[in-house]
Amino acid sequence: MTKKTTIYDIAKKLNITAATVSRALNNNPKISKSTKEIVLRTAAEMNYEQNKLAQALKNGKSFNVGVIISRIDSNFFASIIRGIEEELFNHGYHVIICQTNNNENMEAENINTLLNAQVDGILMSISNIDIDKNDAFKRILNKKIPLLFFDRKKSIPGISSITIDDFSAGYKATQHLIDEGCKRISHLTVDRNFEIFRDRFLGYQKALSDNNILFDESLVIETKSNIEAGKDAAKKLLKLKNPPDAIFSSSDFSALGAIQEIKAQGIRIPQDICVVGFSNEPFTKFMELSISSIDQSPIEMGKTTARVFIEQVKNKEKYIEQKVVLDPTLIVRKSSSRK
Amino acid sequence: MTKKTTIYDIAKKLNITAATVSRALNNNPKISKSTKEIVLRTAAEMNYEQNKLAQALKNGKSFNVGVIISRIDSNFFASIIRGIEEELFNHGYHVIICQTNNNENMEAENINTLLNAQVDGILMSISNIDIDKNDAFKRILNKKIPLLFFDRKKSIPGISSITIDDFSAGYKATQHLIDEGCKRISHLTVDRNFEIFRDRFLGYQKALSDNNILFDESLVIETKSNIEAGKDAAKKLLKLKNPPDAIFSSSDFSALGAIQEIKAQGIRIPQDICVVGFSNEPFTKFMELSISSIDQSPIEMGKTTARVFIEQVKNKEKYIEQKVVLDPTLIVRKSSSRK
DNA sequence: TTGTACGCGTTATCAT
DNA sequence: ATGATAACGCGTACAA
Repeated sequence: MTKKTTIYDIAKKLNITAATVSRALNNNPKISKSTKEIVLRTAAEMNYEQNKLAQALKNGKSFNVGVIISRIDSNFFASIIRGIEEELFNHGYHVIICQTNNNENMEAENINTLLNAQVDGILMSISNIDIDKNDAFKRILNKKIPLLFFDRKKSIPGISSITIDDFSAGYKATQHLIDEGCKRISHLTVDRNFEIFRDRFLGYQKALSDNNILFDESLVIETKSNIEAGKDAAKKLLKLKNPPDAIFSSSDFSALGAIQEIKAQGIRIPQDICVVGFSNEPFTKFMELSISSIDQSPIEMGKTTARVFIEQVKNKEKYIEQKVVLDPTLIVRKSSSRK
Repeated sequence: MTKKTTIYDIAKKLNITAATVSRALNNNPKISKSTKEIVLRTAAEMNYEQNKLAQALKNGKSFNVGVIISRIDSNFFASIIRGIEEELFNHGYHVIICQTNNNENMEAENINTLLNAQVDGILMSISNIDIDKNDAFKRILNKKIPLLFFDRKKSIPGISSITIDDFSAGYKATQHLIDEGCKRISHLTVDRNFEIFRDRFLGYQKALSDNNILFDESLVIETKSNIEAGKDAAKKLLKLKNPPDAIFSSSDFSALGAIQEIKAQGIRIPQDICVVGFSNEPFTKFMELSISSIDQSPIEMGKTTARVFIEQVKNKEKYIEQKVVLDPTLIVRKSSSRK
C-alpha cells in the first residue's frame, strides 16, 4: 500500500511550506500564478487526495447531513431521500441515513450519534410527538446547526419545516367523495397526535360540515399504516348498522387492505363504496382497480428540504424560520370514479 | 451557544491531564477505578460529547460506510439499504448513500468523494460494466478498504460479492412456465453486459434446452426496466407471426408494461400468455392479477452485505474474498397459474 | 497509575 | 507572495 500523500509531502518535494500548498489547493488569492500551477501539477503527479476529515476538524464543517426517517423501504420516504441526495450532492454534501422504526429511543440515539459525528445539519421526519421535550433534541438546538422537519413535523417556533398542506389534502379528498355522491364517509386515520394526521382529519371534518353532512364519530377509525390494519378497519365498518359509502384513508396501505376486505365481502368499488388513499404509492396506480390517492410530490419535498437547508447554512447569522407548505394533488382513479 | 466541552476542559477542572481523561473515556486499562469514575461523572455533568471527527482523524477510522446504488426509489434497493443500515447501526457505523442514476461518471465521482471523506468501506451495486478499468475504482483497491459488490456485481478476483443465484432464478422461472404448459417463452432482458442479466438469460436458455425447446433469438428482447419499455416489447412480440405464450422478464416494471399491453389487446393472462417478473416489487403482489416474480430477499441481502463488511474490517490482515450467493425464490401468482 | 509530548492533515493568523 | 506556527480534538508511545 502506497502511503497516502499529504500536503506536507508535496511541500517538501517543492521546497516550499505546507501553507503555500494549502493556498494553492484552495483558490486562495494570496499566491502567485506560477507556484500555484506547479503545486497543482505535482499534486496530481503524486496522486494527492484531500482528506476531508482533517478539513472538517479544522473548519468545523463535515459536509455531512443526517436524515432521520422511520423507515426507508416505502416509496414515499425513499423518494424524499432521492430528492435530498440529488440536491445536496450538487453542494458537496453527503447524506447519512438513519431509521427509527417509529421508535422514540432509536430516534434519540440516532440524533446523538449524528451530532457526535459532527453533521452540519439534521433533516428529519419525527417519530416522537414529544420530541421537543427530548434531551437529544435540545442538543441539536444547542449546537446551532440547522434542524429541519419534513412531512411529520411538529410546529415549534424557530424550526423550519417542509410539508404538504395536509388539511387541504384531507379536505380535497373528502370533497371529491362528496362530489361523487357519497354521504356516509368514513375516515381511516393514524395517530392524530401527529400533526399531519390530525390535519388530514380536520380537513375531512371541515369538508363534511361545509357540505352539511353530520360528523359521525363511529366512522372514524384509528389504524396502523398497513394492509392488515386496513382489513380490520373495513371489517368493523361493514358490521355497522349503517355502513359507509366511502372511505378516505390517511394511508395507501390501509386503503388497500380495506379494498381487499370490501371486495372479499362481495361489495362493489366504487359503486357501493368509494375509496381514496394517501401518498400515491406506486401500486395505487398500477392496480386494475386503481386507487385514488393524494400525491405529496416526495421528490420535490426532498429537494425543497435540501434547498432550505442550504439557505440556512449560507445565512447562518440571520437565520429565518421557514414553513414551506407544498400543495397536495388529488389523483382520481377508479376506486372513486363513479362516472 | 455554550462552547463545546473537550477532554481538555474536563481535565482542567479535575486538575489532571487530558490523557487521563481520554483513558477513562476509552476503557483503557491503565487507569485507576476511582479517577475513572470521577472523570466519567464530571464528563456527564459538563455535557461532554465525543467528537467522532477528531477520533476518526487520529485513528484513521471514520465509522462511515458509503453505499452506491443507481437509485434509491425502488423497493428493491431501498430494502437493501434498510438491511444494511439496520445491521451496521449495531456496530456503530453510519451509512452514506450515493445515487448514480446508472451514470458511470456519477459512479466514479461518488467513489472519489467517498474516499476523500475517508469512509471505512464501500458497498456498491455497479453502474459501469468496465468498473475495473476505472481510476476511481483503483483508488479503492489502493486504499485497502473493504469493497463489496451486491446485486450488480462484477466477478473480480479478491473482491467479495453478495448476490442471488441469477442463473438459478432464470432457470426456475423458465421451468415453471414450461410446467404450466408454455412452449414459446419470450425473455425480456436488460443489458446483458451486466452479469446478473446475462446469468438470468443463461438460466432461461438452459431450462429451454433441458426441456428440448428450441431457443429462438427473436423471442429475446432487450429492454429498459420500466413500464413503457415493457409495453413496447410486448407490441413487438405480439406482432410476430408466431407470438409467444409466455414471457419471463428480468424486471417487474417491464413485466407490468407487457401485461398492460397484452390486456389492452384483448389477450388473456394467464390463459393465452403467462408472465413472470423479477424482484418481487410490492405491486406485483397487490394487483388483482397478481404477478409471479422472483424474490431476491433484499433486506437479507443488505444484512448479509453488512455482515461480510464487518467480518472484513475485523480481519484486516487475513482478508478472504467471499462470494455469497443467496437463494432466489420463485413466487407463483395469478399471472402464470393456469390450474 | 499518571503526565509529557507528539502526531493525525489541514487551515488561519501572524510575520517576513 | 511566502514562511513559521498554532490550533482543531483526540489518542498513545514513552517516560516518570
